[in-house]
Formats: sequence, structure tokens, C-alpha cells
Amino acid sequence: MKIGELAQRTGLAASRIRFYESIGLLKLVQRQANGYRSYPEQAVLVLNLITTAQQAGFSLDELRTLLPQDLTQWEHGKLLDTLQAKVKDIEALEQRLAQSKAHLLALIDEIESKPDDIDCATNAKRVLSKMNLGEPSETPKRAKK
Amino acid sequence: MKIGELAQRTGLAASRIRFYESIGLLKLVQRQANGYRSYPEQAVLVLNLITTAQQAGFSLDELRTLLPQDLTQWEHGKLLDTLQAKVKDIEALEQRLAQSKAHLLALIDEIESKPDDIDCATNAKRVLSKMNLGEPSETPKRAKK
DNA sequence: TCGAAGGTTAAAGTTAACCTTGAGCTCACA
DNA sequence: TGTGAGCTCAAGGTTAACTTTAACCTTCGA
Repeated sequence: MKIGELAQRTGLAASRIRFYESIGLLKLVQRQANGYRSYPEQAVLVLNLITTAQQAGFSLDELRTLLPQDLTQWEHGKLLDTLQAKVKDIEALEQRLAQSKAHLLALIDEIESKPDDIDCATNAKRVLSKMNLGEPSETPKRAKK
Repeated sequence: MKIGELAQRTGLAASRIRFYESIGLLKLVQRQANGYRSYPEQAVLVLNLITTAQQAGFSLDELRTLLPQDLTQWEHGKLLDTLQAKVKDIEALEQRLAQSKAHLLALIDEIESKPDDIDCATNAKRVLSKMNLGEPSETPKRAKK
């Protein structure tokens, strides 16, 4: 199939598919006589696998080293290890998220419980002084948008 | 205090502090006669607040609109709204993480339960065919590193 | 007085994961 | 035969949040 069809069937932009090829991530491609790219059925699977894995937190770089030339040649040991490591990563992220959330909730609480009889400035100082009592974690999260 | 000291006390690189000023995020700064920047004590608080908020998922852009010139001039309503929205964001992210994790664990399980009597290629196909049964979510996460 | 340490600026580089642009083939069809 | 959709490539643009570089000034300690 040509790139347009593959794009439609995977929901990816054609430019993105070409990009994956250019960085050596998608090697399942041949050329027709006219220079057009030609993909086998399997390409749909692989692209879906890639986007799914991306959503699980894998970078394209990781995926490149993880998905070898041929899908039937997976190294089970290494693959399983990596998957399990990724689960650990996610768990760590979950921890950090929970912390951030608790932090935010505490802050909201602190602001809301402002005694009605003090002014903004004083309250701001009070709130600020209560912040940052936990040690600074070093790993920033990037939420999308 | 000069930028070097502020950098030390906050743990941030001086270049980063200058950058924050350049994008209008840190306005608590004056100049000495020699052109050196001079910061008040409050700057330490504000920078800590910024890095903490960043870790909670706020972009610098959001922070700029959220932290006005003077810390004692917070708009409580807007601020609370934003904080609550961010909590929602975090909860959504938590959902997605939980999904990813479940997905990964299912995959691990699928691979591990490979019948010993079939070959790699067949197993790869079997595993692949079981993947991507959930609908594709559209929001990719970026985990760090 | 000299050199190192620390300050200033503007501008360019970094990273990841793409997208956009422009110029030029190729193909199907009316 | 022409036109418009689809393909090719290389190269440059985008975004966020910084860092690096280069060229130059200021301060401090020996």
C-alpha cells in the first residue's frame, strides 16, 4: 500500500510516517518503480504498536532500539526487562503526581481557610510561608498543553 | 543579593534566573550602579514557588499570568480556579497513567504466557494480534528522559 | 597590579517529535 | 491534454525551557 492509505489506516500524518522512516524507526518499506513508498500490511500493526508504546511513555529512541528490523525477531528477555522498567517508571510518575496533587490540595486548603479578618498581603505571606516545606524533588513533569 | 547568591540559595542556574526575568516571569529585580542585578529576599520564595508549581504541571506561561507583579496582589478567585483546574488535569493524567500501566502489564502477561511449543515468529504474531484492542487515545504523555 | 571569579548582553544552540514549504514528479480521469 | 490529487526530497520552522557562547566589564584577594 502507498503512504496515503497507510496514513489513513493508522490515523497518522504521512509526514509523520516519513519521519519515522527517516530516523530509522520504520524499516518496513520498499519502493515502487516510480519512487513511491510501498508498505506491507504489517506496517499498520507496527505503527499502531509505536503509537501505543509512545503513549505508555516510550520515546522514539527507545522504540528504535527495542523494535528490531523484523518483528518476528524480538529478544524476549530484553523486551520484558524494558517493559517492566517502564512499569516502574510509570509507578514513579504516579507517586510524583500524587504528591503534586496533595501539594496543590493543601495549598488550596490553605488559601481557602484564610481568616476573614486579615488582608490579602498578610494572607499571601502566610500562604507562602507554608509552602515548600517538602524537600525539592528534582524531576519536573511535563504535562501536555 | 546578587544573582550568584540567589542561584545558590535556590539551586537554580544563574542563566535560568536571567531567563525567567527575560520572559517577564520574575520581576523582583533591581539594578545596582554597576549594572549588576540586585534581588530582595522575597525572590528566593518566588523562585521556589515557581519550581514547585512547575513540578505540579504549570507551564511558565501559566505562571506568568498567575503570578502578578506583586505577590501580595493575588486574585484569589482566579488563582483558586486555576489550582483546581490543575488538580483535575493531574487526575486525568493519573487516569491515563493507570491505563498505560494496565496495558503494559497485560502485554507482559501475554508475552510471558507464551506456550513453550510455538516459535518466536508465531508468538510475536499472537502477541501483536492481541494488542491495540483499546481505542486509540489521542493524548500522548511525555515522561522525562 | 594582576588574574580569577563573577557580572552583563545578545544571539545562537539544544532536544524531541514532528510539521511546513517549495519545487518538482506521477497518476487517474474527463 | 490538462488538471488536480498524491507522491518525492531537502531544508527550514515549531515549541518549551533552558543552556551555551562570545565578547566585554567589575570586583576581590594576594
